[in-house]
Amino acid sequence: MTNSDSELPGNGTPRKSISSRASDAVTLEDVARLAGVSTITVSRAVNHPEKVAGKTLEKVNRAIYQTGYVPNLLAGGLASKRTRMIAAIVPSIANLVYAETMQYFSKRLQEFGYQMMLGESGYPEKNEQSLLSAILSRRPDGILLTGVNHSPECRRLLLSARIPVVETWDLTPTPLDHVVGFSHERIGLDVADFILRKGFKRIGTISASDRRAQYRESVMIERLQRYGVNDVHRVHVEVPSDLRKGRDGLSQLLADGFIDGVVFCSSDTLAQGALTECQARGLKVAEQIAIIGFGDQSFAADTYPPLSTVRIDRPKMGKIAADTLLARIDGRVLDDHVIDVGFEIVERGTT
Amino acid sequence: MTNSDSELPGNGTPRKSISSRASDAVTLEDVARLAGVSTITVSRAVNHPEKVAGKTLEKVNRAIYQTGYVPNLLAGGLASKRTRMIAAIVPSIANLVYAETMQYFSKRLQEFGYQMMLGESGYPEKNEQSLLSAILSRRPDGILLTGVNHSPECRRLLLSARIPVVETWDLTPTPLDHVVGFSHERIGLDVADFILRKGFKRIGTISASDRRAQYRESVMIERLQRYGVNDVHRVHVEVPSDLRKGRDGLSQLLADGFIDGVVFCSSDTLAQGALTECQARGLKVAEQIAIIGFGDQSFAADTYPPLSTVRIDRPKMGKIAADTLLARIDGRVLDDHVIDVGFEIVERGTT
DNA sequence: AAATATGATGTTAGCGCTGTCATTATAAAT
DNA sequence: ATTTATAATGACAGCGCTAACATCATATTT
Repeated sequence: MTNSDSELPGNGTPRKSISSRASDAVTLEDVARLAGVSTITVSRAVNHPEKVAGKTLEKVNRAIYQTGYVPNLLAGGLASKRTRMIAAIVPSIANLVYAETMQYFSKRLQEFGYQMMLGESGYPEKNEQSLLSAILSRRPDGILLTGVNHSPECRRLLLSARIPVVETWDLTPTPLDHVVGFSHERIGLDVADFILRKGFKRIGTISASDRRAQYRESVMIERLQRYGVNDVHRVHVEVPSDLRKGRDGLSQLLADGFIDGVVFCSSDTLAQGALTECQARGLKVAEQIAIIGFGDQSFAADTYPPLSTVRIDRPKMGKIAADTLLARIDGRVLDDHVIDVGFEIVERGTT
Repeated sequence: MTNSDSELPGNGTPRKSISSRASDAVTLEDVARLAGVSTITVSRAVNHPEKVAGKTLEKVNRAIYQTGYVPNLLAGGLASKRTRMIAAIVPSIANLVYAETMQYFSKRLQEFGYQMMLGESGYPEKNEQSLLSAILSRRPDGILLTGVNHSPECRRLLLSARIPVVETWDLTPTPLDHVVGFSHERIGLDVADFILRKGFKRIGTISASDRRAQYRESVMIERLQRYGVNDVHRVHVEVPSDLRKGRDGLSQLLADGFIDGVVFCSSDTLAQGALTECQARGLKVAEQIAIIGFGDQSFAADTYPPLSTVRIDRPKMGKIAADTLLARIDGRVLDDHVIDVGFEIVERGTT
């Protein structure tokens, strides 16, 4: 379709072949020889510079610079049993709510010299086990999981890996190790109360086929019914959620005779879709169709009208998850194995 | 805010301490002893099962299962100089266009037994070098980069790592090794032509402070001016882009006296924001304000009205990038170092 | 049956680093 | 000046695995 002769300047020079595949890579020994010290001194200069005399450090650093030495953390990790790597498994890396959490998680880890290794389990956690064992073979110093439900095989793997584990995006009194999340049950309850308080008599839901989403939905509906609200219309859509599914979801609700009520969507994306469908049909949002999302993603405050939703503090969750893992790796014992980051119902223009 | 006594059931049992940190981990030797074979036979059974006799394989697999053996790829990688890990660096993991590309990239890698290690460079590639050296310390078998502009230090690091490199999201006649992307210049040109063809006389832009976005914008404007279209209003916003910035961008354009023209946004997200602002102000999209986005993200076809945009085939880019790397690792020589995945202007309802 | 090819398994060395303990240089205390 | 404490450096073994080559068992050929 295009040619590339007049592009932004690339700055490489074409290369022939990858010949000797790192076999001639610079090692600690090369640096040591050049600096006139032993290998262990170079190792210290790199990892514990405070244990090396100023002048020596300088010599070593000069040698490192001259040789272009890049440490081999495979060897280091093998010898020290610490890889400075932490793994994370999320259902989908192309889902912003997880990606954002990971961004904060990873940022925090990097501050402490750790690298994140990210894996994607897929939604019904299809191959969580094989992914997990691929990851554990790399000997991460800790691991973050999404959700609290894991197959027996996964639990066995995790336990015998003997590394700190943090489960997220959920809460349980019996975490594998630590859990940093929030209560989906509480959200279902609180959203129901919110709806009751606002006086809605007719309820719709658009929920993705995600275990936690369905749990929030069913808790909410149960409570609503306990208070006599029985006019409930439910629509389920497949993950991954997108605008289209939100629009179609609302269309289905409408086709089902739903109107003059509130729709609780399992994500802000679905909610935005529902909102879009209302616009396309000229329905009056809030008056004829009220909408509640979930997540409080960055766009939620800026839709037209702005979206009422359930705020989850993703930066906080990511940061605490990282800190928990880091603390455990450090050998610190945390008395609290269950950390609830809470949530908040944010009422804006769509209700 | 909540308590957690009646949550979804977690399925772990509380654990005390991580005592012996993997020092008692099962090794090849344990498995070998139990199976009554040598360690190398176990190694083969795991990595090249076709080289082991059926009965032996069975014995070994039983021993692996009984011991719960999880290979140590640090040791394996150190010995074999192949880590079966490929690194990728993107500007932002919380930007869907990159996240999606990575999803396809990673999926493809996993099919071949490779794991992806993801790093985030930030937008002005702040710490690309330190990130890069942290990554290279882990000895990935290959690496994917976003963009074709790298500091001299980064180039040096990359070159001396002697691993296959794929640059993406851009094109250059002189890649470091391989480049799989598309031409931002061509896009600027084609969008300009599209605008000319549609007969717009007044042009607005909302562009993020991203090198490639700005390049597309300036190429487009230059061409437009060459054809006598000089009524150009430009708005720049900071990354990361979001709905708000798109809305504010359009507001600024309007305050600048812009109306009855077309706005080229550097991402679909900004475009969606501009669209939202039009709705909020009751402006007629396409008639009073036409909008063109960039990326053709999943929501673009489903906004109201659906968004005209520039489609980038992210799945294709991710997959080809993975295949290129895999081929190079395999020692295959690819004659084409520059792969253009092209783009397509998709006209929908906003123009 | 002897010679040869092929398949299956084993032995050895070493990948590049760090933990541990030993040694030496330097400072502080007597 | 001698002892004692402390800081700086080094020697060596070994982390868990695989490449390379060697050996042994079985199948195939003549």
